[in-house]
Amino acid sequence: MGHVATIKDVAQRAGCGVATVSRVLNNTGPASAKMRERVLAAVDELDFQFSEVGRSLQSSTTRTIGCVVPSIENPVYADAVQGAQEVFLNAGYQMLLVCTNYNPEIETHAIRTLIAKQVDGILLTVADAQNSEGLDLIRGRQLPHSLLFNTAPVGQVSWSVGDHAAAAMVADVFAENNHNHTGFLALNFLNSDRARQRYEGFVEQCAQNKMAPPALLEVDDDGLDLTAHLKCFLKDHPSLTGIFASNDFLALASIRSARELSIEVPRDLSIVGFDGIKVGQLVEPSLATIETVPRALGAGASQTILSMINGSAPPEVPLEEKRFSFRAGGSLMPLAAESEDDGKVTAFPPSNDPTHQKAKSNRRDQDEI
Amino acid sequence: MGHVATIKDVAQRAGCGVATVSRVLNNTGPASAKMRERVLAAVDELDFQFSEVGRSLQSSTTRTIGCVVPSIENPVYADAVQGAQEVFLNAGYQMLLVCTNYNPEIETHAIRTLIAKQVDGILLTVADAQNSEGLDLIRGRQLPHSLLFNTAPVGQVSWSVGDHAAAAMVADVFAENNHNHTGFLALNFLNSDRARQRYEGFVEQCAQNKMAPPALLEVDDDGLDLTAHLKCFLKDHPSLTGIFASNDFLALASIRSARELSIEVPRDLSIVGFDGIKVGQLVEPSLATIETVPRALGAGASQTILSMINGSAPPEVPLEEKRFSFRAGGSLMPLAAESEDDGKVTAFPPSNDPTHQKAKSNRRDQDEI
DNA sequence: TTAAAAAATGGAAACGTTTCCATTTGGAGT
DNA sequence: ACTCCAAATGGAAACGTTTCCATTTTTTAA
Repeated sequence: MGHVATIKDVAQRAGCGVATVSRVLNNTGPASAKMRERVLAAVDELDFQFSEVGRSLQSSTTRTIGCVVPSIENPVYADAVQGAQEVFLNAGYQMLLVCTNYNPEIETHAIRTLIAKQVDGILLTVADAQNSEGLDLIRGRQLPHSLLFNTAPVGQVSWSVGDHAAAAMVADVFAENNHNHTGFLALNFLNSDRARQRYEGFVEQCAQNKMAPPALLEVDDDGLDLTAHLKCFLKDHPSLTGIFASNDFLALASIRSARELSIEVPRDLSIVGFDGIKVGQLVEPSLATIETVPRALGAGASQTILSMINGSAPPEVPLEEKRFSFRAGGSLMPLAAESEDDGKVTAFPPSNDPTHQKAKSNRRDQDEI
Repeated sequence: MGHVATIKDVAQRAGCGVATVSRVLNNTGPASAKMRERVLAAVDELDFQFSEVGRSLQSSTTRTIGCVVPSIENPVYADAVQGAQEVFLNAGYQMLLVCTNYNPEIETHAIRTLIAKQVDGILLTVADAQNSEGLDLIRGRQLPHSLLFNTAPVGQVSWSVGDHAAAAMVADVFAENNHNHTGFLALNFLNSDRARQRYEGFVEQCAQNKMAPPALLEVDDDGLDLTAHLKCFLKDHPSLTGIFASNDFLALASIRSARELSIEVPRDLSIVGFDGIKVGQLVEPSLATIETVPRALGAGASQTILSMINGSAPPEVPLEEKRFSFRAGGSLMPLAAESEDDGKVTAFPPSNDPTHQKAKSNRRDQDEI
């Protein structure tokens, strides 16, 4: 643990003042050729490297950005974080990452610490953007920051998916496929303003489309009891033919639970997810879902922060149609029209399995299984 | 952007010296009740918070740990990073994250920067632990660190899966299920010592079990041309009945490609993955795979680093049998024994689909599809 | 009341940089 | 050889902490 060399050691070894060393190494200010050489030699011999701590103290900049997200086990956040990290690294910034596990206390504490660490900016997804202690602290310090995924308060920008409109699009898709009795499957409803936005958007557009108000099934954790929940849910709502799951994992888990209950997707029940994770396209049936671009959002939000730091023009948040789109998949099939059939079909199973074209089965008779 | 308060401002406002403020706020050393009150009031009025930069300079400790991994788009790394982050946060440390994208130059540069930032320790997964410039730098500075996922050089500890032994276990599983002609599907072979270890372990154990030497299929990126690759591969190796994919995504993609080629998994081809990602259990057929515990490895490696920092006893890397296990799944089925049938079956499809029990099909006749 | 001991407090140095400014050095022009 | 100017260089302050140590204040005991 031999003492690491400081600029003083270099100066001493090179036989000059610290100012000269600083000038040579930073290429700021003049220096003679011999001096330059001696300094460089000393640096080499001592294996010297500047201490960023000393630098930060003097320059009051840390070239570090804080990043606060709920979790990176969710690939949506993981992708966004990675996109952000890349942008920051290219700009010469490093990233302090904190995962809050959707816990507001951890969130607040983390933000406090990041501020104390004098990060140059903060990229964050908070539990509730309307009411976030940490966010208030950041605003109080006028620290460059950008929200990510949150639905922004009025007058604030956020690189969000556009959950409300995306969920409305799901309602439209269901309508176009003649599903009038739908359900909304939610996770973490309380801790996430995203889930609430999705629910609201879905409910409103269902009403707009004169569909039945969607039934709400809220599950606490992604545990194994989804099958039991689903069974009760379907029994309570026998006319239900489509489920909008608030994320893709939940959608995949629902398909699995349906399988366990001998309910065939999409023949007996159509399912639409949200996020557009990659595996959704690998499985059978493939997942109909809202495809999003988390990586691009993360990168964009990062650029917003960088532009705030160096005073350049911030990038615009893209239009909603660039931020999400509906991805058709085998988990959704049109329902035979009861009253009218306008032939408008936007989703269809990509697989050529003939069973997909079968009429609605007698799932209701199998409820007791 | 009004000037943020420093300890001097607090001292001035409270009408005392900075030393007193420091003592009061850190609860180190004595202070009278009135003084304490005045300081606290000043802190409140000025919204004062210590600057960690100043502190770090004085204490030569940053309470920050560097974390270098290839990518967090891969849930294995994401889980490990999150496990690490949690441990660090609980210990009062924050985590600087860098994703290298399997690029050794980024890796080296990142480590250099982390050292300059005076992190108190580094948790890292390098491309090649036998030959890593960054790792050498860390060792040179005797910085507390721990390897994660890497196969460690002799005398070094690493919180790794045990790729060699795990791959050997896959060979055993294939043997027990009468698959004697197998293939190994690799991704990123060049940039990852993990993939190489898995290949070696698999090849060696195949030989041990008197199986045919596995055929190697190396794909460059996780692109869409896997189907074409797989088709050629199976044509070149017509006797092949089982494929070991070097990670679960590759395995899932293979199942999908097989489906496109009208090859039914597991009836016509058994597939075993590696990692044990969650979705593997949601899909049909469920994925037979090596289940690993990335979160625990990340947490353990973090604790190793913390113990190096505070001089306490480091945790032991768990035995291999705690670090991985074989998870049975529907993507693997036993092959009807040709010569001997010892009835030793470790893997079986969890689904009750009767087709799973069918004999080997005539896939070879369909090669031209 | 006074002396001594204990408690409280503040000044200043140190941590590793950058940068301002004053000083020294080196050359060119006379 | 001398002056002058530019180039090169080093000293010192500043950034925000903590901590040592000396000084001042308060308390206790005689």
